[in-house]
Amino acid sequence: MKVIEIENGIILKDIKDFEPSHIFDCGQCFRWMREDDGSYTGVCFGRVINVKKDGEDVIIDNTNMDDFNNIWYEYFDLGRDYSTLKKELAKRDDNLKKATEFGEGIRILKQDGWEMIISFIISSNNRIPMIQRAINNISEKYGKEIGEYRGRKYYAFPTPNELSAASIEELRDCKTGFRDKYIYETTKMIINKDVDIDSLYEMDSAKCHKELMKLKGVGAKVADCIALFGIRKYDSFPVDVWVKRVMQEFYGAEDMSLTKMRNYGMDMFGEDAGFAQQYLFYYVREMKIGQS
DNA sequence: TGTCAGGTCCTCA
DNA sequence: TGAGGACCTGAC
Repeated sequence: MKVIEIENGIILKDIKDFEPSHIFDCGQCFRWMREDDGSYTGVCFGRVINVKKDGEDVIIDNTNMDDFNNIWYEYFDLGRDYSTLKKELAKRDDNLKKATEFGEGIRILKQDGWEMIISFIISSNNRIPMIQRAINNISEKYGKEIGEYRGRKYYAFPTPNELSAASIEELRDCKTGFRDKYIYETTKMIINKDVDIDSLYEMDSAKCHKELMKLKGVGAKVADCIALFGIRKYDSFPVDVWVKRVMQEFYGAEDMSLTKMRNYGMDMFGEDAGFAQQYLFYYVREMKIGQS
């Protein structure tokens, strides 16, 4: 891969294993929107960028080489060899072979831990468009204005301090529903360092999971999503209804509790459980496999 | 009108 | 420990 700086952007030449629609629609992020031209515009780390696939290249617009080196290289996990990873997963069984072929351009983004905590609390018993709307509302109301891009204003996700200005009622007004009090309590807990986000990165996955579950509105599944997408715990195996369907449909897992299903998945896929989960999740959800 | 969605919390055995 | 019900919201 070669990186070339252009006016207000960069080009990643001949990049492998990078497909915007796979990356942004595989359920790991909520602030990337598809544009009419097929590109995606997203907000992260206080910046707005636009990502577009152009043949074998990827164009990142509204950025520069400094930000690429300091932010986007890590964010898009460009240091990881996904080809080898997929090959290894495909060897395991036929389902993973199909799933890795289907979602061949998936990458697990290295997102902000705090933002993931609030985002996935909102995700519980919710639908993706509603989750996106609630997060946008919160950002618009409590986050800093970043600026305009293609005629639209964008706002950064608020810091814990910024979000702590919101009352439970105001959070409800952002269409967070019954999760309003969870967000309120969790924000307080983070500010008080009842759970210290920075230290989560140093913990092993089991400890990290346990710490995250201390937060209000964070159960086993949400903790796994935060750990996988925000804290780089790649052996996490989030079990939601879709994954449960996969495990039953593909692996003959009987109808077991989510806790058992989680252990089952972690035992089966080990340190790559998080990647296996993403490929399988994207595959079954797009194909609507196991949906009655 | 009722059901349901990328779960969690609370209560009760 | 684990099962069962309630829960914002809005789309079908």
